Amino acid sequence: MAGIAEVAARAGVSKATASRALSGSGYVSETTRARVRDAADALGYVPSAGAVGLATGRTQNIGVVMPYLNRWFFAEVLEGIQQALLERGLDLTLYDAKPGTPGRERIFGDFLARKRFDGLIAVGLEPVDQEIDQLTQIGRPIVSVVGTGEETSVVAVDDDHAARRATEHLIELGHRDIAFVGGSPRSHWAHVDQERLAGYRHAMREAGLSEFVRHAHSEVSLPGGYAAAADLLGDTRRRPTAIVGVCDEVAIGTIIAARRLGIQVPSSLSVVGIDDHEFADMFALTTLQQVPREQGAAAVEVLLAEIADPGRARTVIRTPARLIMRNSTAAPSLGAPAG
Amino acid sequence: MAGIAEVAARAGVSKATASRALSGSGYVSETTRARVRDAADALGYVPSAGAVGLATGRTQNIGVVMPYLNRWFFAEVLEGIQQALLERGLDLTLYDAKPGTPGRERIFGDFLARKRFDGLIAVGLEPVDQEIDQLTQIGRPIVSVVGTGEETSVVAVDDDHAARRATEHLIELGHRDIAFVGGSPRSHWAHVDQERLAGYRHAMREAGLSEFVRHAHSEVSLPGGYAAAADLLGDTRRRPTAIVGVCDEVAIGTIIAARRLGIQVPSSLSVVGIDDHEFADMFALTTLQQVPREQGAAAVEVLLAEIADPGRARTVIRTPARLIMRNSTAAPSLGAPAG
DNA sequence: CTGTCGTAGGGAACCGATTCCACATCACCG
DNA sequence: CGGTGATGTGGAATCGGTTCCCTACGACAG
Repeated sequence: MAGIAEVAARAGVSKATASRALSGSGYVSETTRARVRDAADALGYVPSAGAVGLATGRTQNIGVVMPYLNRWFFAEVLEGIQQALLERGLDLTLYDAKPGTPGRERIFGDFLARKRFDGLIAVGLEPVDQEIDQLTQIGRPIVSVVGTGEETSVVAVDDDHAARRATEHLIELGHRDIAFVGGSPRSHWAHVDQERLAGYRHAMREAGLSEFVRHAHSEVSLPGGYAAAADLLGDTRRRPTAIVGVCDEVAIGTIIAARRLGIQVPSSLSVVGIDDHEFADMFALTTLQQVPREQGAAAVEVLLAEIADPGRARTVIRTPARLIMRNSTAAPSLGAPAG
Repeated sequence: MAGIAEVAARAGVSKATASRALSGSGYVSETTRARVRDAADALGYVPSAGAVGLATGRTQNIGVVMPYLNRWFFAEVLEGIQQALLERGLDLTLYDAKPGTPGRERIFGDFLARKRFDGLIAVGLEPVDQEIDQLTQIGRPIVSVVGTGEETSVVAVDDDHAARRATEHLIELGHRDIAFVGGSPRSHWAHVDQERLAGYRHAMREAGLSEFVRHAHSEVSLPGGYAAAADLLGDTRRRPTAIVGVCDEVAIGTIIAARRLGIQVPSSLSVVGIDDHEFADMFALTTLQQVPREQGAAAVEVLLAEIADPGRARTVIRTPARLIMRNSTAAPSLGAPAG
């Protein structure tokens, strides 16, 4: 309830001085500053966010737009962002923009236009052209986590490299019959999927092996991966000895499907994923690790730098993934059927 | 960039009239209203959130505090909240208050005190006494999703009832040796766990059966449930014929552990959960369904009513869970070892 | 014909901060 | 000893809206 006027009165100074004393800017004597601080503490003074925003033009708030909240990757990134902002005293406003919903249109049309934030982090947003226009129209710095990032700064894992390393790992183990299970081509994740698929292809071509790609019919998720793998592995005549999952959820779905079909992992089938999902350890999944939490934190870092210096050139951070060896990959068994 | 002053000038009216015309309050002729609206559209006018907040005292923003983001239940509730707010044009500010972290202290001490919201939704927060004080000090309506709710309105599933029904379901199938796998007693989820445990006990006592409770050592999660179940099922001399998981994640962890140990589900072991988690279908898990998304939406409803009428009595919504039969429960096999 | 009420709209105060500018000291330097 | 610059403080404008209060006008009732 108490405003800065009350604080000023109690400390026996003007509003101007009280403001300076509390914000630490301008000339204020040490004794005055102490008096003001004491008065503020005594009154339990908390500045009105709205008033500060009006006067300074800074909202002390960061917007985060993402298409999903309930997927491991997104939730982790969000936590990373939240924590980084928390340390800096900044608020986080969340916009859940699911592709193809009227809600998404409203978010791009109305919500973001309100500019209730000093900057925006877009996580795996994959905006269409019109949406990109709307985003740039806001006139606030934007950082993408995952994404093509022709326009904005980007923080992401090096997808091509990760998939290539995953494939190479299998090749090194002696596999020659390696399938790639990706998402539906019409998936929202088109871009990431493409990159990782390209990495797989790179590695296969380099090793002189022929490609074997399978797309999930539904979304890229654990059940989706399960279904695609069940399908793939069900055909006993053309069963690969190893599978690269486009992400850990797909890879884990594959392992579950394999178990169901009585296929031993890793002795009869090797599976490698990309992510290091929270369940990866439980399924002993060998995977290429990315740390979305750190990507979120890095995005905050970059965004704040851009807010502080609007003229700043865009930053692109592409972290290489690290191979985590667990127990879902092994050399192919000799008796494996030829591809 | 354009403010209401520019809009007013373009429409040839005063700021006061422009404001009335756009907000729809007070007397404004239809023709004037149209002129103002046209001017606003032409200029792409968007009211400054900060200014509106200052003038009206309403932020058009709802705060959501939760201890986890990456758990199914929380993510679903959050999506439900988000969607309900979206429809009403309200923003959502997220506070991730993990128990026992310095961040949580800051959230309660600083962030919430800023009152950048008209009301607060606390999801599974389980605040300690001091935190409850801090929450009430804010002087804004609060709705809890999950929680004891002595003070605030509450939206939750009927935990006692759900666990009782789950247990009764197993009893009806003929099981007599039924274990309950719950969370660590020191878990953050203490309250929910207690309620569900009580429901299990109720049902067991009523049927004249002896209880068999096992707590996860770590957190209530899929890996946690896996570990606890692996432990429990590893002791072949005292192996139950059925297990009630405190939630689906634990139940699914149990199923995975059982498969690893070569125990057939449901022929040798029945497992029932509570939640209807997104993975429940994939594991054919019989469960008592709650719909967290709807709980989130209901919480918004209640909160907005309380914001509109601060004198309103608190609301308590406790939805009964619905039994979803899948394929993880069956009558006990005759040859099962006696408990 | 006058008083009242409903409608329409303008002027100015106000919400609660920040910040520009003016003013007053005081020290130090030439 | 007067000028200059660093320091400390207050008054008032400002951010961009909303809303109170006042005026004006036409219609209608008394």
